[in-house]
Amino acid sequence: MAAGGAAKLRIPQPKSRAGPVVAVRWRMGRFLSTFQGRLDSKGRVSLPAAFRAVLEADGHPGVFLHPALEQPAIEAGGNRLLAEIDGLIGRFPPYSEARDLMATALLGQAEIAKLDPEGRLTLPERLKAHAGISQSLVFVGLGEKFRIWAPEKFTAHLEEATSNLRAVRAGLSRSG
Amino acid sequence: MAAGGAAKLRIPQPKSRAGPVVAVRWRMGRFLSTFQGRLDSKGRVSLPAAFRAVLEADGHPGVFLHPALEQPAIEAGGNRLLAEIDGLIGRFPPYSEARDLMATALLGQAEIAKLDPEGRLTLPERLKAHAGISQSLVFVGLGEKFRIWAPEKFTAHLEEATSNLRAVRAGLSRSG
DNA sequence: TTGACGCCCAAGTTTTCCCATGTTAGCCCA
DNA sequence: TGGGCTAACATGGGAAAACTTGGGCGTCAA
Repeated sequence: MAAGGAAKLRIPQPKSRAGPVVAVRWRMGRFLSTFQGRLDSKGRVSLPAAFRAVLEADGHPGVFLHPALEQPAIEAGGNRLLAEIDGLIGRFPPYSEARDLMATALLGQAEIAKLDPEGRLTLPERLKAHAGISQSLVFVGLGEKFRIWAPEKFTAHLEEATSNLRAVRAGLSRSG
Repeated sequence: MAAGGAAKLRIPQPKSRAGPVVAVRWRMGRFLSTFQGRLDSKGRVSLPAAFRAVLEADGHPGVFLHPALEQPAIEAGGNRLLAEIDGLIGRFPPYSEARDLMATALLGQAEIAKLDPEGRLTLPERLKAHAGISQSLVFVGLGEKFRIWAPEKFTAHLEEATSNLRAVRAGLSRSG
């Protein structure tokens, strides 16, 4: 369900930096776990309280949303996600076509959804269409960001993710 | 039954003032031994005091939980377990598909259970289902983390593990 | 005028907190 | 060394707080 047939951009890898940064990150709130939600008659969904708390700590007004690059899902987050996107785009040479493509895909298609006083948000039609969401949906925490899926699509994706994890684990135990 | 309500598989806990001594000798607290527990009418279980102490030393607010990959059990722990998972995800570059898959499988399936003032926690339905837990359960220490099992499943698993271990040792004595 | 949007209110539930009580293990002392 | 005595634990419920949800209104703009 992931990499469609479309040609994939080769993403420049960041300089190796693993340890310390990671340790710091764990101190911050992360999006994790999955929650189900439903659009009400006005098209609103309440963002799970746990996610709301992470966003508030992050200090971003509203929720930053953009279509996931390779999945029929919406990616969402706050300042941390934005920073990561900036970093990703910044790794491509200025004025390169690849950079334009990335920026167009990630920023050009983005939206910012406001939360109402009860913590609900309304998903833009375009993004709902991209994710194939009609009434029910699931919020899936991925650490610095989260995704919004149509339940059926997520089920399939989760299977892929799980078998991928099994493969990685197997690889790890062989190599130590 | 009360304090000892968790009884059959019970193993003596550290004698009262032995706490600090234990910590010193083992350097870091580890989840050890097996305890039995029961969900009360509200679905709560009290985390064995010994495990609670390890979590507190670890400084994690609440208990990090996720389904065990290869077994019908719940894996649980604190910051140390989180760091391990973070390391696994951190091997992949941000915004790579591999990383998203890992995060989906590891973080998307995880939960954080808060402890109430009495040291009890409530297991999410999803995880109870994965482990086949209905009323009673066992906590099994594994050092840096612990597992939560349905008693019958654990018994079966233990038997299998034991015979596998015998096989391994037999192999060792033949070859070395 | 109609529709989209944001804010306010009013429930219905679920979670968390607080307190009381029954046990158990370790300690102190005759 | 046998009994209390006390500090910890484990539990059971009830009460309070936090979340979700479903609508009602007023405002702004096409």
